[in-house]
Amino acid sequence: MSEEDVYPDADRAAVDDEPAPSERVPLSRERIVSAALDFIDANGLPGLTMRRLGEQLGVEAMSLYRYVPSKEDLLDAVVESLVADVRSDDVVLGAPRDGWQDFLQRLAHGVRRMALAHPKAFPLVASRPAEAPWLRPPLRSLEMVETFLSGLIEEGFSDEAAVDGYRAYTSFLLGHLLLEVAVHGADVGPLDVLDDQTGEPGTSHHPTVARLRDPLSQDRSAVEFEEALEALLDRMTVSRNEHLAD
Amino acid sequence: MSEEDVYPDADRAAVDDEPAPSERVPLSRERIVSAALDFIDANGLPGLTMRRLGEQLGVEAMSLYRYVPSKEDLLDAVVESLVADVRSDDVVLGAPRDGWQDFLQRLAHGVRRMALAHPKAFPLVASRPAEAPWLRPPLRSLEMVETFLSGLIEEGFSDEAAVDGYRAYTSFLLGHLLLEVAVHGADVGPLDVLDDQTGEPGTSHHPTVARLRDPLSQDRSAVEFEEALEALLDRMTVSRNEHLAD
DNA sequence: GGGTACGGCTTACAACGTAAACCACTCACC
DNA sequence: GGTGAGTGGTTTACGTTGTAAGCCGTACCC
Repeated sequence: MSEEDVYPDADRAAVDDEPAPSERVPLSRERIVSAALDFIDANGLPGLTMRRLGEQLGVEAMSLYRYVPSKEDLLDAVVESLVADVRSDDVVLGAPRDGWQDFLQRLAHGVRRMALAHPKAFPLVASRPAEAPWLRPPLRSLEMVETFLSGLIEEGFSDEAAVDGYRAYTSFLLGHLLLEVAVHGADVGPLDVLDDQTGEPGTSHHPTVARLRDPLSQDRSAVEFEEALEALLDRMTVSRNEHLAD
Repeated sequence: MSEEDVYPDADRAAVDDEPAPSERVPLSRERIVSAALDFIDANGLPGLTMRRLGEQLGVEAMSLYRYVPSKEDLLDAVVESLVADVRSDDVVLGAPRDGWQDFLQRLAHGVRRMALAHPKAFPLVASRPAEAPWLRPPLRSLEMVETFLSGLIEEGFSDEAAVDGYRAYTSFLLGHLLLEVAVHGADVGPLDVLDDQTGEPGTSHHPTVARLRDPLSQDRSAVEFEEALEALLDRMTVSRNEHLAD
């Protein structure tokens, strides 16, 4: 009745601490990518190693290479999975488009949610332009940028204004989120450096500087994000209307 | 008359291709840091290796460790030297301060000049918050942030508005420059990937997408930077005045 | 002239990414 | 039921990285 009778290698399995081959979850590209993301979330990007990742999956490092051609490609895949998360976010693309401002606002919020959910992984996204179209002018995977730009042009933007708008929007997201994610993870990460002299984390005697790091700071930065986003969209509206007046 | 007679190890020097020890420029921390920056500018950040850097200096890798405790510290020092460049930029701090907007504008331009002068090294700056106070809320080296914030507060900002302003300014610089630097070096670097399918760099059939990469793009992004900076400062002015009205 | 300090070199090691060869097991097919 | 070819994971090995430890030639002070 015991499982040892069922499987031919029962005698070995009794000694081994590893599960019998038939009952262990088989490896797969998705499982590897998702484990990599988990690992980064937990231990930070520089801690990620093929050997350690294999260990976490109960497998030798080289086994990963049957599903992933290289570590570089694995990281690309991690970024792609984060992008896919945003794309499949109901709040972002679920509702019908109610004008370009609404769309850009929902997209920005979606990306922000993702960034705050994976603060340790987000810098990776930011450093891989090709896989994250809304963060950088991409060399490939252009479809999303095309829809972005076509969308603006359809709604009355000149080509120039659309490109400017894309640039402004993109750099806005990049800057705000990288920064927010940096303060967010500043006290958590085991890899972060502390003050040279005191060894404590950022203890400034300057009262206003301290405010940058206090608990309320998170809400403030959310408000600041909102205001800045609105200001940006307003600015884009103005530049669009200026052109339409000609 | 020949130099071999002057130095005791003349017999060896005649065979060696290396210069006699007395005539070779001695190593120094500054020379190493500056060579590292040159190397990054020329070959990109991932190409930088202690051995290769030593080679470029005509020296073995381990010799560098007499002046630099670790590679990590070396990179910090590179960032610090870039920051120092901005600080000593006449245009940034040379003229007397003519109000906070003037100051922030000059600082932004100084940072931008530096970023465009070292596009391959700038992402390094962006990823090392502690050494670049105007790019991230730092954990240490707080003096610059303190002067920044005190300056705003002296000029009538509330604590909250000053912090918000710092955040907005900081993320503005980070986002715009990271992006600008990314497109700037996109076609130059030997490490950059090209299109998966075609193997050519970013050939979109979409006319507007192409505009993101054409030669005029550089000027456009300059004026976009200018406009966005102005908009940001305007926004800060408004929020300051709103508070003063209370 | 003989310590003593400096400055660079040599050697050595652990950890990394990954190529190549090597099992062990499953399953279609004769 | 034996046998071939996959399939999926392991073992071993290599080159490269950052860096600890120790060695050795030169310069200078007593």
